[in-house]
Amino acid sequence: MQKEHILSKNQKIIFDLIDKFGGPMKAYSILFNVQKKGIKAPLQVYRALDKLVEIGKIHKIESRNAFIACQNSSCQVSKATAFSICESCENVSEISNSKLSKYLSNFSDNSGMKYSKYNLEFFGLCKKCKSK
Amino acid sequence: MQKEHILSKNQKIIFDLIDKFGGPMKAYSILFNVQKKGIKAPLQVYRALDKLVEIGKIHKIESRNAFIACQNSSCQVSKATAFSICESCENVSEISNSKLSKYLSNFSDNSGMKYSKYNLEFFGLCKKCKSK
DNA sequence: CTTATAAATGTTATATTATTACATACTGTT
DNA sequence: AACAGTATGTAATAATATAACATTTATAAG
Repeated sequence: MQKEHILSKNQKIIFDLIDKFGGPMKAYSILFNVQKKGIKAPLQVYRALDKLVEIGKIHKIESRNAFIACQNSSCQVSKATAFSICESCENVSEISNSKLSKYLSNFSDNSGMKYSKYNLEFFGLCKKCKSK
Repeated sequence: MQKEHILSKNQKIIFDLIDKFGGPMKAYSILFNVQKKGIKAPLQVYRALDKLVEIGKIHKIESRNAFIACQNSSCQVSKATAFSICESCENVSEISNSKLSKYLSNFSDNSGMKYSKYNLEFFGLCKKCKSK
């Protein structure tokens, strides 16, 4: 059972754009694309992005400074994320692998750290780029 | 057996600083700290950082835009990295766990991607911050 | 319904992080 | 000595992100 977050005006505009685009988008590219909808300033974009990340509707691809819509409908909070990134075509997709997420969510070591969140990025070549 | 990389002048100045500091350092903080040694421009810092990352002497903490000296002497290339990050005190340390690294290095799924590299960041509270 | 509070918005300016472009110098071969 | 590869120096600028402040809208409590 997942809590429905009602998005505000700006949040909805920005989420819809990212979701429709389907891949990772950069903040200023988002800004450019929503200027016709009245969102004029970077901060308006970043505020919406922050909120959308917080509620798990999008994720930040840290190594690319880009944002992608969550591809995993059950993911209400961004506390366990894994992505595969093609270093040739920059295609990104979210990995939904229950064994992997279980393994990482349960990971602990003798450092005394209490882990509550992780983000994993795999890099390589996608199917298409491999065969070129 | 690990290949010895002979560092150039700027690379050595910057590596020594990061290594001595012991924690993650940001590029412009590095710049500030090496200006007395004659390194005046951001690009000089970024070039050295790029090279040091490439040869595995330092790693980039993507979620923090910061650089930390490799704490794992056997790590000549940054192709399999894992870090624990305290969200309260921002302490970062490199995780050296052979089961974890084996698990992730061997990870594959049915996406057709050939993975050659990964970076994992765990977030939570360190021992000290937990008990506050 | 009205008061209080939290969340979201709008706007300007600015801080922080990173790269482009071009010229020069050093290092190790053949 | 000539060449190739790597590193350096310098100036300008691009790209990413936040601070500060004023205002408005939504939500909940009395």
